[in-house]
Parts: sequence; C-alpha cells; structure tokens
Amino acid sequence: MDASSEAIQLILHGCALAKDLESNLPTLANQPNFLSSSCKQIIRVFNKAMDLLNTPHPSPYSHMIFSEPPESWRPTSTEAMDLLHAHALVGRNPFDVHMFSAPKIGVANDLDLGLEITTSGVDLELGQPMEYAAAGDVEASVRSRSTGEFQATDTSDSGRSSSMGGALVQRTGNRRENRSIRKERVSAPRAGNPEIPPDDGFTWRKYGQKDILNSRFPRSYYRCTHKNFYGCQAKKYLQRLDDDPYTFEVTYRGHHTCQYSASPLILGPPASQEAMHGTTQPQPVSTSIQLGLSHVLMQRDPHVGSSHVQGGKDTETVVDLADAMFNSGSSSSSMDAIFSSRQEN
DNA sequence: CATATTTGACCGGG
DNA sequence: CCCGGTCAAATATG
Repeated sequence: MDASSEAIQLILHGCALAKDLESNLPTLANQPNFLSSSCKQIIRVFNKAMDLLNTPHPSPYSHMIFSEPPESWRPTSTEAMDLLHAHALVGRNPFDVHMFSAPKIGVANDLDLGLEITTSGVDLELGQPMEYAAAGDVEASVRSRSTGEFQATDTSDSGRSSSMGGALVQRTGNRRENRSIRKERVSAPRAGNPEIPPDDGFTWRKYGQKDILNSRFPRSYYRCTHKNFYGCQAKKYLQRLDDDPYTFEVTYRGHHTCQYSASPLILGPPASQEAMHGTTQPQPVSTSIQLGLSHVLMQRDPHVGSSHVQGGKDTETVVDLADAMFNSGSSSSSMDAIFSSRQEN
C-alpha cells in the first residue's frame, strides 16, 4: 500500500511535469536539449513509479507487466474482439481519422504518457507533430529501459519497404511515407541461453530468419501477431550484436494498427472504463485513429493487382468481414483463413 | 485441433 | 547477381 500510493504520487508528479512540458512546448521548440532532459526527467519519474509498482517483479523488462493478460482475452476471443472493434468502426466514415487526429494536443498527450509509462521510453519525434498524428503514426517504440537509445532513422524508404508486404500503406499519399524505423538495443537476460529474445509489450510472430552478411548471428524477422486484423503493419527485426551476444538490436518498423485495447472514443464510456483499467496495451487512445486509418486504407486497397506467387485475394471490405463474423457465430476454423487477405501485391 | 516456428525458396532492388 | 526481406509448406508446440 505504501509503495503503491507513493507510486501514485510519482505518477501524478510525472503527469504534472508532462503537462508543464506541454504548456511550454511552443516556447521550447527550439531547445532540443532542454526538451530532451525534460523528457528524461519525466521518464525517470514514471520509471520509478513502475519500480514501486513492480516490487515483486524486478525483472529487467518491467514493462512486461503491462503486456496484455494472455489468459483473459487471448483465448480465441482476441480476434473476435478485434472484430468487435472493427464493427464498431464500420459505421464511421474515413473522416473520423481527421476528426480524431485533429485534437491532437489533448489526446496525444495522454497517449504519449501512456507510452512512457508502459515502455519507459518515448519517441517524441519533435519534428512534425501534426502530420504525425494525421498519419496515425503514433507507434510505441517499445524498449527495455536503460540500455540503448533511439535512432529515429527516418529513412525515406517509401519505395523500398514495399518489396512485398509494404505496398498497401504506401499510398497514404501524403508526404514521404514516414515509415518509421526505430532501432534500439536490448540486453538479454544473462541467464541461460541468450537466444531468447527479449519481450516487449507486443505479441510478435516470427516469419523469417536470415543470415546477414558480416554478422555472426542471423537476423530474425517478426511481425505483429495481429497482422490479420487490418493487416497490422508492425514488424521488428531482431539481431544479436556480433561482439555482444547478450545484446539485441531491435529494429521496429511500421505501426501497430491492431489495437485490441478498447478505445473510449469508440466504445463509449462504460466499456472504456472496463477496458482501460484492464491494463492493456500501450497506445490506447490511438486506437481510433489507427483503426480509422486502416479502414480507409482497406477501402482503397482493392486496386492493387499484380500478384505473383500466392494469389492476392483482394481485401474484402471490413464491413463484410465483420458482418460475416457476427452473423455466424460459427467458428470458422481460423481467423487466419478469413483474414488471409494478403493486402500486398 | 489451432496456432506458432522453422527453413529453404522466392522476389526484387541495388 | 548478390543480398535483405518475405512467403509458405512442413514441422513443432500446447
């Protein structure tokens, strides 16, 4: 009790700091150093709060406790939940994207806070706040505390990333696809085999492994487990450092469009309450934005054409899919089947 | 049985 | 043609 109330104090303090920072943001825009240290301070405060809250689990990956409760809604229901949310979204039109992204100031702040808390690291990306929001580009760059730093290598890989899976989001049209690439270092628990990749809050599914030139260790490729839901773009590459097998270099790429945390904006107050405190994933608020965005993308998706190996069944409209699901509670074997929508060429 | 990983083949950019 | 990235069948896992 003591610890938790102290933690709450810390959290409040952190919030205050963040608010402070927010209000001063306009003035400090050209003071990167100050901004940086402010962020650091805020992060520190939240980290401390986390430590207090985590006393039983001093694991180096404290954020893990924030990861979704696997039992509660993982079992088969996860996808259904996704669909539920999807369904809730269906009625809305693409403009929602703008509507939600517009009030960025208010919303995004909560969002960022959430990120800080859950990931102990934020990518504040002070460059282009507005566009960022508009693009639904509010990814959590998860990291595991203390080791490593970010490197917003915002490569303009608009052309590149599309080799296969990338094509779809490509044409968000607006500006250079800031398909963010974040690198960070994560040290693996020194116990046992260094093989086991560190866990961040997300659920990933390995889809490949490759030997990389000049690297002792192979690089493994992960994508978000929920790629089936609107084709979540999030991916990450994992690679052990040549010189330090206990350290991974994680490269995050793309953004999670797979929020299964309830969005208060969509599901309404009652549901939101439940879902929110249920400690879900990072970036809760962004849900509406991202889902809305993906919805838009889906709609214009059908005209992709040119499929090579596996026939590119064009993505059905969300509506149909959702309806299908809701009409027939029949467990259509696997959601994968339904959503096997290869949105790429 | 559904879902996750492994692994060699494939794709396309440089 | 090489190489990084991805696919997908086979296999493992629970």
